[in-house]
Amino acid sequence: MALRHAVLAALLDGEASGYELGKRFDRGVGELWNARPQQVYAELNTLERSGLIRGREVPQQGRPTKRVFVPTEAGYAELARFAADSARPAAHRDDLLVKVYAADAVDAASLIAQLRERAAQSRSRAAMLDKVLERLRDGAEETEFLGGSSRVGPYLACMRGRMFEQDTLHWCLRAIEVLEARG
Amino acid sequence: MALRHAVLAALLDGEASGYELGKRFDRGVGELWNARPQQVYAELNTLERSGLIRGREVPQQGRPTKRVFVPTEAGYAELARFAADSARPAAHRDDLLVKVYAADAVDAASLIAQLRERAAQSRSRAAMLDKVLERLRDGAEETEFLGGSSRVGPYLACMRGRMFEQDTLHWCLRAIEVLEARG
DNA sequence: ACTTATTACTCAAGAACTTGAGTATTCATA
DNA sequence: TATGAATACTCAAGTTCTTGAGTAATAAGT
Repeated sequence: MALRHAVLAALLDGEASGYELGKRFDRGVGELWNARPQQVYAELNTLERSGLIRGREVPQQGRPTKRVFVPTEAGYAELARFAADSARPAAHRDDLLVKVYAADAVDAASLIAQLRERAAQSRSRAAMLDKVLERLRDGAEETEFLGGSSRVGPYLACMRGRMFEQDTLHWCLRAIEVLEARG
Repeated sequence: MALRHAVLAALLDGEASGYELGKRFDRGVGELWNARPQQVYAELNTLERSGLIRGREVPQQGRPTKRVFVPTEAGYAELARFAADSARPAAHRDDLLVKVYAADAVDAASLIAQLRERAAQSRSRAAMLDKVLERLRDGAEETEFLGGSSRVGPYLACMRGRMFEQDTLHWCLRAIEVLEARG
């Protein structure tokens, strides 16, 4: 009960291959649940064997054949069941935060460099998520879109990701400022 | 390389027993890295066997004897090494976010109930972190404290946690609003 | 013709984490 | 004086995730 449901939820947006999902889980939907491609492929196979998704081969022009998947009825039912029972608490796991916690006992220069790198990542992820949100809104105003659309789930989830990246950016900048002021 | 360094970093604040860390990792420092008590105990034993921390028994009045740990020189060195090499990307893993992503395909009432619960949790965690921050500042102004103190690491890390909880709260309230407006 | 990059996916070993059950001590409360 | 709650910790089994090394097909540059 883990990546499994994230994959199932991602497939609500339409059929996708392991490769496509692998990229999404490293990027856009990485806000949702991050995973290595290998694990995504493994989960797809497990889900298919359990009858929760169904795959079909799609030959492509100029590329290897891929296998794309859609949830089955059982898959939708499983997702509904999952959504209804109690959620595990969110997992916060970030090496950088641990390093900052130990800031007073470790090399500041390297820490600052890593905070700068993270700040840059957060800035670009925030920008990417802005584009994703814009594409989802498809011209409409946010309030209007959220009132009327039938696909608010991905929008709300991306909003959360966007907020998170914005926050991370602010925090990194503040931490850099503090650490630099100490010499 | 995981909970290991979070435990090591947590021990910078002074000696602690597995039980004490277990509580911290479920609550205050849970922002830093969450873990079950069993895993914390296991890590403490591994760290001790590796010579990165040293434990001693502390008999207590009216309670079972506990074992408290402090980092050794090797432990400090390991933490420095860890802080210097490249961080893994942060892990985002939250069942509730997956459920919201699937909002359009699952029962809204249960989702709203779970969002309310999470909102309440975030509100109380934010309040708790405010107290922790206040205690760390110990009367000083934030700017003053961050400029002068020798223990900014935990402060910066708790700040991040505080921001995260605040954000989570806002997001939950917004998501509830949107989902309720759809009936 | 050769290398490199991208797409597309698999296998296997091991590390990290969760779950569930259990031990033992002391204090409070009924 | 039994019962429950909190402290303090262990063991074992299982799941989940990471790491590293592959295979194979096509395209694009050198």
